[in-house]
Amino acid sequence: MDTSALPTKDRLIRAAAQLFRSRGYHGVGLNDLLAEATAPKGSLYHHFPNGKADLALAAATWASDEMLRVIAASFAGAKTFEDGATTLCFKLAKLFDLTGQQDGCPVGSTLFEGLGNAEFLRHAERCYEGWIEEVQDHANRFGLQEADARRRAEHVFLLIQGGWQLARARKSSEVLRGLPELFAYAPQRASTTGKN
Amino acid sequence: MDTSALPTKDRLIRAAAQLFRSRGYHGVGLNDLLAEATAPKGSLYHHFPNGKADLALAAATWASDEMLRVIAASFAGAKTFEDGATTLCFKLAKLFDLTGQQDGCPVGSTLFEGLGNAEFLRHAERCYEGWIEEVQDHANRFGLQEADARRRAEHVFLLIQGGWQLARARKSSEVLRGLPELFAYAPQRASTTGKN
DNA sequence: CAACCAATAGACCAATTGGTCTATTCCTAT
DNA sequence: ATAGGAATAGACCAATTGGTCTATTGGTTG
Repeated sequence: MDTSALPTKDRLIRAAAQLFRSRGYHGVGLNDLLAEATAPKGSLYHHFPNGKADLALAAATWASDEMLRVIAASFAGAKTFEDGATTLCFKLAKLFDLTGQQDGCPVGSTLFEGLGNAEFLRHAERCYEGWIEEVQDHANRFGLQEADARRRAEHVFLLIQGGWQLARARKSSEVLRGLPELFAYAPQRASTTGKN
Repeated sequence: MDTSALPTKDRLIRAAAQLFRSRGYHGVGLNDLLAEATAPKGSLYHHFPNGKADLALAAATWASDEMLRVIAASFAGAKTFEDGATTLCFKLAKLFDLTGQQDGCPVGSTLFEGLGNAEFLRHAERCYEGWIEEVQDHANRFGLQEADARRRAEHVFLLIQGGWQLARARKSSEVLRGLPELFAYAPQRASTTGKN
């Protein structure tokens, strides 16, 4: 993606999202960051008065919104919930390969290091909750009961998070592509168990 | 855990494991580390000639071995594979609560940041593979077919990794305690699918 | 054109980073 | 007792960290 035409603020956000994802919040210095975004330090502190921390929050938000779009696109043409979830896994596998097979979860890598920064943690939770809800909405759309939709959505989230982590260690997207096998047969259980 | 009686090298390893887990490799300075371990800099470079990187590898190894022990303990008194896996989830939930509900995966937090350091990544994969194999061995012990045991073990690994991440964002071990519901009904599938 | 403010630009700073190096202390084997 | 290496101790270092500050540019209003 060529970002050179974007306004400075967006270049900063994207460079931050990319770098944080691959090296973690503390692993990225402002020098690297500004070089990558081809922006001077003055611009950073103009657009983000609180500096690195503000930028990290913005980067996580942007990356999280991207993820929401990927989820929506995956379920857009789906015939069933499993269908959409499967597409999602494959899309993410492709994304994993395209980004060098080394990056972590954009939200986790960026926000899970600000030791004492409670704001970071709260924001991470919001992002994750947003992803789960997006999946859950599609589950609802396919007729799943409220509670069941929630459970299925969370299940998919957990597998993808875990899968991404293992994929990273293995430098291979294979795990991600194998996820559908794991939730495809998952039970419509608890409240509906009685009927099966 | 009072570590003050341990030899310096072990104090360093444990302090490193603890700090890296909560703040990530780059989030921990040698000053914090040495203060936490109450050791002077000279000792660090005596025991770990390559400094921080060596220490991180040692810390990850130590933490990984601890995890192997937790897995073994969980399956030790188990009647079935699900039984053991369930105990494991609950043990980890308790561990999560005891460690302040904020720490990440000891291996991932420590090793997934050394950008160019291929050694880190390789070591992370070895650790993860070790965990999966340990679970797989118990699955075998309960009579599961080789391929199926492998799949079940990996499934448990993925759920725990994802669950831990979500638990961290939510500052709650609830997710971890709910994991057994998700793999309890998992299919003995693939090679056996034809018969169903 | 002038006034004004958003944005860019980068010099500069104190604090911290990971790491090196020289002393000194401690323990053990002879 | 003493020689010698393991271990401890911390002063010291260059490089980098995140952040501040002043100066300048650019564009949009009046």
